[in-house]
Amino acid sequence: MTEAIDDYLKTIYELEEDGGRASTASIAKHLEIAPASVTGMLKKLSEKDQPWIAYEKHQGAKLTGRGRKRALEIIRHHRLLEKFLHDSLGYRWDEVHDEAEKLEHAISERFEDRIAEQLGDPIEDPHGHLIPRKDGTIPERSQQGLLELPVGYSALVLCVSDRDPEILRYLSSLGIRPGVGLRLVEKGPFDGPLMLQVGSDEKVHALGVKVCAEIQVTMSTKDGSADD
Amino acid sequence: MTEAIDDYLKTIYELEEDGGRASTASIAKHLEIAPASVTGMLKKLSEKDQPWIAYEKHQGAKLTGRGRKRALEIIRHHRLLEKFLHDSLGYRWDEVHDEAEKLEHAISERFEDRIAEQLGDPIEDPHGHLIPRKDGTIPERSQQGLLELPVGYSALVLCVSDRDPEILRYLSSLGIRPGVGLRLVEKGPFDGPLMLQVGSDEKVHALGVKVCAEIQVTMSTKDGSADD
DNA sequence: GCTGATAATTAGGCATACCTAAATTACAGT
DNA sequence: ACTGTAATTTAGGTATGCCTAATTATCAGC
Ligand SMILES: [Mn+2]
Ligand SMILES: [Mn+2]
Ligand SMILES: [Mn+2]
Ligand SMILES: [Mn+2]
Repeated sequence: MTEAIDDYLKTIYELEEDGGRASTASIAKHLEIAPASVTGMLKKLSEKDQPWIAYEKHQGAKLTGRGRKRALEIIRHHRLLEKFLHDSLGYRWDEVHDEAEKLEHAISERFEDRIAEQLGDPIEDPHGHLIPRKDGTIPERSQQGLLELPVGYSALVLCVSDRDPEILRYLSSLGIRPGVGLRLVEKGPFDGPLMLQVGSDEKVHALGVKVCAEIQVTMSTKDGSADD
Repeated sequence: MTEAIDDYLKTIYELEEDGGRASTASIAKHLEIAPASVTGMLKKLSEKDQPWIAYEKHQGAKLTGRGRKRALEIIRHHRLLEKFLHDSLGYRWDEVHDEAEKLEHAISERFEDRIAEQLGDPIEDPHGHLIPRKDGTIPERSQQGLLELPVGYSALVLCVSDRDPEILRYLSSLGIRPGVGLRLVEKGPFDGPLMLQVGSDEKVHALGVKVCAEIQVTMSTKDGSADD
């Protein structure tokens, strides 16, 4: 169990979430590693006695049950740590990801258990991501990208991507965070910006497509109650 | 800056504390690594543009100013983490060392600063070890091994070695911890056991030499007040 | 000053996890 | 079926940091 292996499993898990198999190229891009290096690692992860992934040449990778469980364990570490850094140590939500990325490999089961207990077994991290359970399962939730929301509809923010601190600071400044309601007033043509109302504020903000792609929502009715 | 380098610097610092130079063999023993491997690393640490250590063949290693500062930074991480795990997360004092040993390499300066602040800039860790300051200095304190205490004298426990959890649990069961007073009633011949009174208890305990070697004290007068 | 034990170093390897450059495979369009 | 491009794999190599076995240096005792 090395850090590198854990990072691969976590990446493959995340790539599987959208689109069944994780390709060599997508893993390489996500980890910022050369594709050739990924091929080598995929082989190793699929050899072994009890493989972490299923892998056939040119077919991409897919986690085995064992691999998925390990991935979820690391993701649990990551998200619990983000919650802990935010709630207990006073980090801002744009600061937690990088620190958690390192610590997730270093903490013991005892550390995991203690902070989970201290935080009251939280369901979500500071960005609204669901925290996998100790038993290796993760709650399901129907969500959609903000970009798929039809014009005129309202939605609740469920979670936002945490990989770019700058985007997080920008969203903060707009008041966009998990639990906040949005209304899509208008959409510019040719992948143009989205005109959005945030919360109960009348003001309409124009958000670029790149930023909106990082926001996951659940549709709600006109009066703002959740629809799921 | 790799974990391995930090571990070498920390080890050399600790070995320098007693006896000016750290020998290849002592480093190897401390890190549980083959002596040949140590030689290789000592070369690397002393080459470089700005070396971490001074090293001449067959002469052992000695930290440079830079190396000492780095060692103290890692030791600060370690001891702050031990204090944090103990005070904030409810670890027992025999559980903190191994966890801190991993985490000391993973936390950022921000993490260090936050827990230091939350703990109120502590002076000592749970075993009584002094915590280096942020500026790379460490307080001095005159202390001696319990084994050097003359029969009939009293002393205050300053700190105990944290590397063996079993010894820590044993000391706990006897009520021996930093700040507690001891009186050396008698000493068996030929490196025999030490007969000790602990705190204000009349009862006399017999402690083996190996355990006593892990305890550092400062002499006090008969009535128990510190003498330093 | 020689000798033998001990400590330390050198020599040669191994595993992990990356890299670049070259070769191959897959597959979409004709 | 053919062909070109893009994705992927193979081949060969590097840096860390460890290992064992063989060699050499140091130093204490005679
Ligand atoms: Mn994250
Ligand atoms: Mn997150
Ligand atoms: Mn310790
Ligand atoms: Mn300690």
